[in-house]
Amino acid sequence: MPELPEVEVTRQSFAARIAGAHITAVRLGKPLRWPLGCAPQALVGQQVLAVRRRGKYLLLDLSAGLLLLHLGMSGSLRFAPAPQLGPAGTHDHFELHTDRGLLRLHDPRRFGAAVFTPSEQSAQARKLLGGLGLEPLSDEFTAAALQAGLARHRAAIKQVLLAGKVVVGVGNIYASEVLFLAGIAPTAPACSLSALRCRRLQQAIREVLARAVARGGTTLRDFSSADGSAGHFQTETQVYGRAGQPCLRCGGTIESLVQGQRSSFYCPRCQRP
DNA sequence: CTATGGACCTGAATGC
DNA sequence: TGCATTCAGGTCCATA
Repeated sequence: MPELPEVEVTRQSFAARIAGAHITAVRLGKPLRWPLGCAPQALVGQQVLAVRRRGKYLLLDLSAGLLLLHLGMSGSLRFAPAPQLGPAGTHDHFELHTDRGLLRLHDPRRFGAAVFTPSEQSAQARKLLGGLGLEPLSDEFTAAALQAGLARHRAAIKQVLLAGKVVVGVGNIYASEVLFLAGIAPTAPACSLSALRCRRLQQAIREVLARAVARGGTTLRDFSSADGSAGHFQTETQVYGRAGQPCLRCGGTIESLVQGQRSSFYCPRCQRP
């Protein structure tokens, strides 16, 4: 579900409201991807100082460490006064009760995670965050930096984008969208892209992700931000999920293929290998 | 080092 | 109606 825009929209929807809150209780449901890494009780009494984002991870700075949250494929967060959210449901697997409200992770498939680590420099934090690529909305994400990163990879550009080692946050929906906008076929070897095409791709990534954030993310099934509102970018997707339908640019037919067991959507006429 | 396929898990949609 | 199969927004891990 959540790619960078959805995670960022989620972050923005509760960061200011939870900042300064004191943790009063922690409730765990069924196991998530990794164990919490500490006794739930160890979080009680700590203060939530800030909420940051790195790639698709949310980083909650606590007074005595860092709480990493990941939404996996099907996760979403809510933050509201506990009475407003009601009792925990079958798929609510992590709850952070605070004196400002309840932060609840809803994740049916349980590919998500909530992991506490004493610091960002811990072995675990570095294992999860250390290999991540550039932040696409940061100043460091330039065409030259993208080109340098892509030069190391002979695999298809779509799969290199998804891997997140060069640039983070581009998931399966936005990868197809971004490549369409840049006019690049998903199968093109990453290292084969010219400087000009890298520039177009860098701009496309920036534009699409920023626009998706501004639209509140993409809600295909059930994504909503921490205040419960859905996204609207799905009305602006050009190729994702549109196999067999006409290309909105040239009128040709959108096609799909499978790369690394993920579906890619593209226009063969508008996108060149 | 990079590239690839499998693994994790549940629910909805599709097919016979 | 019932049951099996396929697919879904992520990414770590073992293996080549």
